[in-house]
Amino acid sequence: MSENHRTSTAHEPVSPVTIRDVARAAGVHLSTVSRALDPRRRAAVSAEVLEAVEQAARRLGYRPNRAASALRTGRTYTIGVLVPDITNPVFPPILQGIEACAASRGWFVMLANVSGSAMAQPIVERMLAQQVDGIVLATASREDPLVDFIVGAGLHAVMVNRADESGRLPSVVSDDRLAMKLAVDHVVQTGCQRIAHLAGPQSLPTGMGRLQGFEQALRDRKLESAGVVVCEAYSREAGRVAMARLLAQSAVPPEAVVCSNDLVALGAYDALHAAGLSVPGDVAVTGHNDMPLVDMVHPSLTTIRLPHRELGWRAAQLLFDALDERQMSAATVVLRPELVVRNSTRPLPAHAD
Amino acid sequence: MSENHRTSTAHEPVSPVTIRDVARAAGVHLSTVSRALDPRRRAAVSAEVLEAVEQAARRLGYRPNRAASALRTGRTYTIGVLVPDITNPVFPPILQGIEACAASRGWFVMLANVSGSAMAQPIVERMLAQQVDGIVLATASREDPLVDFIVGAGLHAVMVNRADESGRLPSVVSDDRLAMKLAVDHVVQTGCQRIAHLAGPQSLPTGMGRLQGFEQALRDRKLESAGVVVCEAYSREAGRVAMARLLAQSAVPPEAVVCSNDLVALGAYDALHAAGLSVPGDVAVTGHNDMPLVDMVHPSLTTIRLPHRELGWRAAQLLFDALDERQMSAATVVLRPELVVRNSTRPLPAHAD
DNA sequence: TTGAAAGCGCTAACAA
DNA sequence: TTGTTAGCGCTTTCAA
Repeated sequence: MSENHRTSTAHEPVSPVTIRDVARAAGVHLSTVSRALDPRRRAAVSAEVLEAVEQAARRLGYRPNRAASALRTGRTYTIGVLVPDITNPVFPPILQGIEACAASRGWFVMLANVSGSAMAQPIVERMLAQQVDGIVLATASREDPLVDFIVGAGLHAVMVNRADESGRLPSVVSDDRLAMKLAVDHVVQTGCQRIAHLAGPQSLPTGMGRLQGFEQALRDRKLESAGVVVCEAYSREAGRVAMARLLAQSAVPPEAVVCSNDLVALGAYDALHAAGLSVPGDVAVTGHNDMPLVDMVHPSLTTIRLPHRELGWRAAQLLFDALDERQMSAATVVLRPELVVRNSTRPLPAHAD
Repeated sequence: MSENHRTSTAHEPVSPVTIRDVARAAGVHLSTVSRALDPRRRAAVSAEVLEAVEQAARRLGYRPNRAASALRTGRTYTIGVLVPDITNPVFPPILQGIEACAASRGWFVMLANVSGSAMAQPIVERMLAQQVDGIVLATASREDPLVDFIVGAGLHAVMVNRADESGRLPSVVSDDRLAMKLAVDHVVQTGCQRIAHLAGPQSLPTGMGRLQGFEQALRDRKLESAGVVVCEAYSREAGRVAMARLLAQSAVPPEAVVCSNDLVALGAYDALHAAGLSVPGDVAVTGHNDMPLVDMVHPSLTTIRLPHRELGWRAAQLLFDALDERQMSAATVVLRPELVVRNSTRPLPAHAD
C-alpha cells in the first residue's frame, strides 16, 4: 500500500489527482499551479515554473475538478437545452448546432426533453440547481409563462426556432412570413389561384406566424383564401384530418394547399388520395421544414428548407455573447428560409419520375 | 438596501439563498437543514423542525447548490452520453429513452455529439473533469480503444446500439442476426432464391453482425449468396454506389436485396431505378431501422423495426444499476427486432397504391 | 513572481 | 434529536 494512497471506491474512480498533488510534484505552491494552468493568468508565471507545473500535471494525469471550480467561481461551463421532442426531426439539427457551438468553446450541453409545458419550469429549476450558466429554449409557446420565470430569476436564456411574443429574450428564428410568401408565390407561378392553408397549432409562435404569412402573401397577390384549417398538432394524422375537413368545406377542392409543416403535408396527401384526388394533378401541396426523406415520398414534396443547424449555432452564440458581456440585449435574429421545388407542385408531370 | 443583501451580478443571478439562510430563518443549525432536506436522513429530524425547515426553504426559494454537493459527495447526478451523429434518425429515440430514464430519477444528461472517433477520448476526459457519474456510449466501434480507456479509468459506462466485441462493458443492443434472419426468411417466403446483401461498414459492430446474420440465414435455408457488397457508410449515397457495384458484378440481378440500413436501401432504390429495374417487380428490397417516412417512400419499404427508445432506457437503467450497487456486471441485453412488411417486397403488386 | 490563507455551499463524522 | 466541526478542490485576494 503506497503512502499517499487514497480511498478509491467504485464510486469514485475518477482522477484522484488534485491540484495539491501537482503542486507537491512540481515543488511549488498550489496557488501557483492554479495560476499556471489558467490561460488568463499564465503570464504571471515564470517560464521554468510553468514548464515544471505542466510536466507534473501531465505526468500525474491531473484533471481539474470542475465541481470545485464551479463552487468557487459559479461557472460550470454548461448550458441547459430544452426541446419539446427530440424525435421530431426539426430538433436534432438545431441541437447539433447548439452542441457544436458549445463544444467549440469547451462547454457542455445538458439536454432535457420537455414533454408538456407544465414540466418546463421544474426542469429549469433543477437545471438552476445544477448551476448551468445559461439556457436555450426550443420549447416556447406564444405567451410562455416560463419566460416570466426566467426573466424574473435573472437567468441568461435565449430562444430558438420558437420565440415567445414578448421579445424579452434574445431569439433566433426562421422567417415564417417569408416562408409562406415563397410557397404562395411559387404555387401562383405554377398557375394556382385557389389556395388553401393547413395551419399549425395557434398556440405555437410558428403556427401563428405561418398563418399570418400565408394571409399576407395572399393579400399581396390580391387573392382570396380558399380556406384555412388549423391542425391540432404538427403531425401527419392532424394533417390528414385537417385536409379532410377542408375538402368537406366546399364542393370544389383548392388548386393548391400550402401546409405549415411537412408531416401535415404528408397527412394532406393521405386525405387527398382517400378523396380520389391526385397530387399535384388535382391539388398542389407544399410543406415546411424539408425533413429527411420528403424528397423520397411520392410525389416528392415541395417544401421550405430552414437552416436548422445554423439556428442552433447562432442561438448558442447569442447565449455566449450574453454570458461574456454580462448583458442581455434582447436581439432577435431572423434567418432566411429557402424554397425547394419538387414534384408535389409541378405544373405538368411532363418529366415524370 | 436590505441588510443581508448579497452582491448579485449579472453573472450570478441564480438563487443566492444558501442552506445557511434557511437555517437562520428556521432557527436551527445548518446541518439540521441539510438533514431535513435529505430524504434518506429526514427520519432523524423531529416533525416540528422538519416543518419549520421546509417552510423556510419554500419561503426563501431555496435551491440546493449541486456544485457544492458534488464537491463534497463526488456525485453530480449527471450522466454523459456520446452519440456519433444526432441527426441520424436512429439516435434521437435512443437518446430520448436515456433521457427519460435519467429524468425519472432526477438525473441529467450531458450530450456530446462525437464526430470522428479521435474526438471520443478527449470528450470523455472533459466529461470526467465535469465529474459525470457515468457514461452511455452509442459510438462504439468493434474494437474500440475508448473501452480500454474507460475500463482503465474505472469509469462506469454502458454501451447502447453498438457494442464493442470485448464484452468488457455492459451493453444493450438489438439482435442483428435475428434481424437478418427475419428479412431473409421473409423474402424467401415471397419466392426469392437469389438474395444479395448490402452490408454496413465492417468496422461497426452492427455492420459485421448483420452481415454474419445474413450469411447464417442463407446457410439455414441452404441458399447461396447472390452477392455481398460492403457500403462505405450507412448512407443513401453509399447504398446507391454499393447497389450499382452489385449489379455490375453479374449479368443477372438478384431477386432480393437485404440491406443493413434503411438509407442504404433507399440508395439501392436509386441504383435500381437508374438501371431500369423496378422494386419490387424485378428486385425486392428490405431495409433496417424503420426510420420515419420509409412507409411513405415509393414503394414503401419493408424493414426491421428496432425498439430504439427501449434500447436507450434499458442502457440508462443498466448504468444506474452499476452506479447504485457499486458493481459492474458486464451484462449484455439483447432486444428483439421486428419485421415490418410493406410494398418493397410484395410478391405481386396486386393491390397497388 | 510566488506563497499564505480564506472560503465558495454543502455533507458527514462525531459530540453533546 | 440537534449542534459542532472539518474539509471536499479550487480560485483569488493579499502579502511577501
